[in-house]
Amino acid sequence: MIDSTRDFTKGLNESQKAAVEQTDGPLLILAGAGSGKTKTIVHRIANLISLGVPPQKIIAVTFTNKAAKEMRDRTFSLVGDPAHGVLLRTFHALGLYLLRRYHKHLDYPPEFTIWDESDSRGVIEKILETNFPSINKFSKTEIRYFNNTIASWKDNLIRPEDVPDMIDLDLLEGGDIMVQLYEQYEQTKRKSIAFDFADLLYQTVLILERSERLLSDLHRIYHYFLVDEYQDTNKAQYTLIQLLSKKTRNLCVVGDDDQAIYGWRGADVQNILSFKADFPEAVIIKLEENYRSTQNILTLSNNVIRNNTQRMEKVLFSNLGDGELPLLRIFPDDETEARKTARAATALAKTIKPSEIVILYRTNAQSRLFEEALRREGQPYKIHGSTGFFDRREIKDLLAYISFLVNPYDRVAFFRIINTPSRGIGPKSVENILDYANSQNENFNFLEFLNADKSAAGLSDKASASMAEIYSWLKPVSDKIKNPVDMSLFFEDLLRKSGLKAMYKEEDKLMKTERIASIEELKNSMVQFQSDNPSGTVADYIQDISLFTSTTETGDDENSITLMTVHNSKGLEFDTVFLTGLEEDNFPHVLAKNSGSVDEERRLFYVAVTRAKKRLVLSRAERRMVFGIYRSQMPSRFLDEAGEKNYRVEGGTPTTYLERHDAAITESFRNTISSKIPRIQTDFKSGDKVKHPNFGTGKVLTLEGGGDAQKISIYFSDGKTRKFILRYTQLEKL
DNA sequence: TTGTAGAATCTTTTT
DNA sequence: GATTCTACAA
Repeated sequence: MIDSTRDFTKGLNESQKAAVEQTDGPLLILAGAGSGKTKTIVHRIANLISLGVPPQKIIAVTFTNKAAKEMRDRTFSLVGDPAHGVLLRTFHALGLYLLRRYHKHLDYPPEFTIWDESDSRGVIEKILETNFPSINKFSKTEIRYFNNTIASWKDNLIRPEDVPDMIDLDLLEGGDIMVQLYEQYEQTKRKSIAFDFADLLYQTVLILERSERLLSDLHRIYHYFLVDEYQDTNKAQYTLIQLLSKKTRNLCVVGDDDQAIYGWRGADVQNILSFKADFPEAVIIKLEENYRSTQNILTLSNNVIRNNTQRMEKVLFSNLGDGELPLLRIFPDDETEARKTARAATALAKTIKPSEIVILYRTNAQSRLFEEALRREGQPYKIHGSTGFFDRREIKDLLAYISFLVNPYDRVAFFRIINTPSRGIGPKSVENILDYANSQNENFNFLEFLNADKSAAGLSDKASASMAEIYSWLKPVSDKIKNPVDMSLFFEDLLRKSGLKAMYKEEDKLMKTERIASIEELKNSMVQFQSDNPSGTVADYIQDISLFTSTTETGDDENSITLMTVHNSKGLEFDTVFLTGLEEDNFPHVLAKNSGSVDEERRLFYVAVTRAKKRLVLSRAERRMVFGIYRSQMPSRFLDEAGEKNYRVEGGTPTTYLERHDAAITESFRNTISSKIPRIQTDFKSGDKVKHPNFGTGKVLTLEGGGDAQKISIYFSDGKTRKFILRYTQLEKL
């Protein structure tokens, strides 16, 4: 029980205090960056509990795991144990929680599987292959597009039967097959007793809309609702929270339209803008004073964000003084950027708390160079959601085995494991099994099929025998995990019997991969899960991890600096922020530019710089490796918008955006001309000595490919090997 | 059906 | 540069 006489409004300003004290009814908090938003939410939860609201009656939602953890930690440090009673989750985790608890409303058993994006894509590819064979093979990009379209329909709560009414299919690429694809995909998923990510919101809303009874049960259980980053809610999230809160109307939402960065996932800023219309009795409180950053940092961020036209006009102000002027460091290439940034961060980590330092980047791919550089410096670091641990082949294989044991209807898992390691069940057999499974109307239990009479499926004797063999060891394991088991023993047993251990040991030896090592990591995570949840089953584990991207850590929390994408940094703050890769096409990203969402990129930049309390170090590289070849990079337009007076420049030659624009046009003109002039020298061969205008002399190592795309690898006198597209490279034979 | 070498393709952001 | 796909030998 927490001290009910304690005043949780102490240390808050007037607006924050008002927000905390406004306990009942709808409340909209418009909170600028750094205005103490999280602090206000956390104090509000504490205040509710101290007024006698049971924590179990409170639901609080965030967007990312990182933000949820931050809020959980801070609530705990304020009120202690009662904090654990609050249902504090990400939106998806809340959906999963409800689906797990009310799975009967979908006729699903509790052991359903959750497919990640690559699982979904695989299923879509398969459906396209079998149902639309006349059309030539779909590319990866097309399959991703189909998957995204389906996901975004679900985010907008558009069911397959709604599509013809709500979507103009004539205008939609692939519109002629989309409806059928969507239906089939949903059917396959249901047969597999699986959900995809979008389902965690979509299906939850569907069961709540379908069952009055369920909804009123939930209304009895939950009375208070808080939503962080409300500007980033999509239709499904919005509806979910409306449904849950409509009885008590005790809904508090917090947000900032300038920090809307999930438009690409269906988020609709309109949700926050129309809160007053949804709840006419709503109280609105604005938090405008920034307690985080110095004035110099705010000036820079205000300068950039005001270039967006569609926004509620506001200017943040600070009382923390001017502080240091932000710094822009210009490096010759991405590798140098990583090396020098790592060095600076390491030096700084000796004078301030390492946990107060963050290196931010636009894309996950950029993390690799920083990781390598920090390792060389011996500086411990933490990465959130880097290029996925859970995407590695060995991890996916093992998790597929576990998923299949938990849910023998999961065809994605089944087809992944059936011939891994090789067991003589090739593509032909797989095709036959799939056809046979599809010909059965019932949900098809693949585990039992392994042992069944397979004569009707037209399989070879060899394949049949192989499948029976799998059954003989897999079935006992599957029976065992119905009850709680020792995770470590279970894991080792599975690893050995499946043959994965032998297979990966061999591969590690031959290609010096480290698959066994990462498998070891997975085992650790299972053991950790068991010690955190002593009554947890294998099924619980597999559902739980499906929502988490991995965190890599090379030291303890205290001594590690942090690396993450700008998206992940929202809601957090750091003493020093290194914001890297500020180049056109990287930030703003080229694909965002193409789809006309530069405004969202600008908000993203705004989010990034407003994470900084005292020190902001911007950087860009003049050259960056893209697709294996160097590309010269133009400075980000955001650097111009920030105003040259507002930061110091180190290295490189600063020019204005217009000058660079002209230069770029001249250059592209020159390229056009030069590509029309037949090249005199294209006949390089391995061993030739050559001269490159930027890198000096070198020796040709290899040539690969042919025609216009022919690439050339050259070993230069500085000891580095570089690869170029021959056609675009000014090489002189010596 | 398996293994592999060379070619083609690929990357935005999160759950 | 890294991963995935394709063609072909065994």
